[in-house]
Amino acid sequence: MAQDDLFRKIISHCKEYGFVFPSSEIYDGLGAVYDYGQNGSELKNNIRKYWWDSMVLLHENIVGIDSAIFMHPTVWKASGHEDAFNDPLIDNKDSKKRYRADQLIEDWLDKIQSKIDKEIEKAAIRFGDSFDREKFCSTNPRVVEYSKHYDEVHTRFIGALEKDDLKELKQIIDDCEIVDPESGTRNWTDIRQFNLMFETKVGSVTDDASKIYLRPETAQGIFVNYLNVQKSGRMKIPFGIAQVGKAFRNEIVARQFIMRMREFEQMEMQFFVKPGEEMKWFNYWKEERLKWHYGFGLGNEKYRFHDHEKLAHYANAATDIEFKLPIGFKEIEGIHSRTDFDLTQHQKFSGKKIQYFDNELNESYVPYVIETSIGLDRTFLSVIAGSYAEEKVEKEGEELGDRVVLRLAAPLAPIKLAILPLVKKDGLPEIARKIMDEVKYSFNCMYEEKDSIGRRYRRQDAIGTPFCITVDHKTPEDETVTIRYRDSMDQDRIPVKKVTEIVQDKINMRKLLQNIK
RNA sequence: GCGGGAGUAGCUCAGGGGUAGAGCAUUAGCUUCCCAAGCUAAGGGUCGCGGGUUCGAAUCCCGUUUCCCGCUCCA
Repeated sequence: MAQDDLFRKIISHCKEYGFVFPSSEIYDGLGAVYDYGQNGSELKNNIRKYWWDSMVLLHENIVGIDSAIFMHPTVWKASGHEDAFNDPLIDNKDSKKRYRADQLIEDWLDKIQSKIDKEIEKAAIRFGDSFDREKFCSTNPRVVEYSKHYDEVHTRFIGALEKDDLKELKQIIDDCEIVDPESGTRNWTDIRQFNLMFETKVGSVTDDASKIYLRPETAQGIFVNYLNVQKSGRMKIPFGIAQVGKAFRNEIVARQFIMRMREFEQMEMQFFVKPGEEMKWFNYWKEERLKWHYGFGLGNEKYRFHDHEKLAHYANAATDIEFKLPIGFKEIEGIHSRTDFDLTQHQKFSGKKIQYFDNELNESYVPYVIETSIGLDRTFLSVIAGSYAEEKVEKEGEELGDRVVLRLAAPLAPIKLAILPLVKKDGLPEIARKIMDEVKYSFNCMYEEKDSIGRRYRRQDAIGTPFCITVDHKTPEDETVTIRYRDSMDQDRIPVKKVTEIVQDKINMRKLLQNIK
């Protein structure tokens, strides 16, 4: 089967079995926004818990917080998002390529500058020791012309950027006759401003001062609470702060199902370390996080690191953990060494001293930060895609048909146990109901009596239910039921009294957490 | 945002100017079977949305929206 088809099938499966629906679907949907259904929200909760427990439960020096989506506007000035997330973009109609308008102009300016440099270089060689650079620049007609042109454009460019004057930027591109390096044409669209942060207003009387953003990442909620947590929790470096929450980005192109959504959930942990020790911890968390992913049991060969060559303005090392989806390897998690960039910035913009007094060194410093930042929705997709299997059902060498099964780790399954009377008579439903009423206090169960037993098993396979118990004619005699395992389709006979205990043991999150170590 | 393709029942799709279709799924009943596809019946769609052409539009035209592919973007 073509891999694209497989991906499509997985998306259909998500909708058909109540995992993921397009947002506001009855109104034709809303681009790049999705809702989690009855099974999807359970699975998502379980993945979230696996992450949270692996961080907060298993590490004495990591604590969790839950910061607000709204933050003081200055946070985004300090973090650099207001600048970095605000790009003037322009398209070339012939090459269909998109560029940042400011970069096109900068490139053009660089080109002029290098022409000037070349003239100077040539003259320097020609005149040797007697070369008077200043005099040459002010008299050579070619250099004078270039310089004048450069200064003119540069001044206009700076002015346009300051005033966010998109029309002037476009005019500069026209005036300088800047061409697309790809197509070589000047067939440009107008410049449009893309702000990747969503804006809204606070308060009933709105003016410019009340404009705030929906956070584009959860990390800043941790940084601005660094002092609060460190002091109130008496945290000693190295220590971490974990958080799970929604973040929002007004993506220009949002595609590939829940891989890139405009509203998404991040699970982030910022780990504060002594300056100079960041690479040690960077490598530690790289390995630690990979092991966490392995814990899903989807196949270790489906994961790989992708080290960043081009680093962000704040980072001195960065890698992604990628997962092999049917559409190729895709980034699920980023591990970044963020240096002291964020805390230093907040120190500067807030005027508050954000430092740690180290008793061993007897001095204070701004801690360095290792960030592990994972997309919950992407992880969800990796789990669904990695668990999805279409297979032939055989019994004693005889082919009985096909089934679709989600091979989810038992602790993650939306429904842990299905309780099925073999037939709808002879008092079997009543017994099954009684078991249901007892077991439902311990974990998610589902009772079903409609259709043949085989068909009910298949329905449970499709949503990843790891266990089914069937009440049959032997049950009234000896208080036993059969338990049927999703993956092997094998069955055992167990006492009704032991159902809770047996299932409880297998669905404990501990089963996953212990895999990490 | 650009280019290409697509949108008909919960799912997969047929129908290309003249009464809205199939298979599977769903619901109810029968059957009582330990691995889907036995029987009977029922429900469900103003054919993505809006406008136009036409006596008549799911079908032709225009716009729009959503999804898919490619480009682009992704600190």
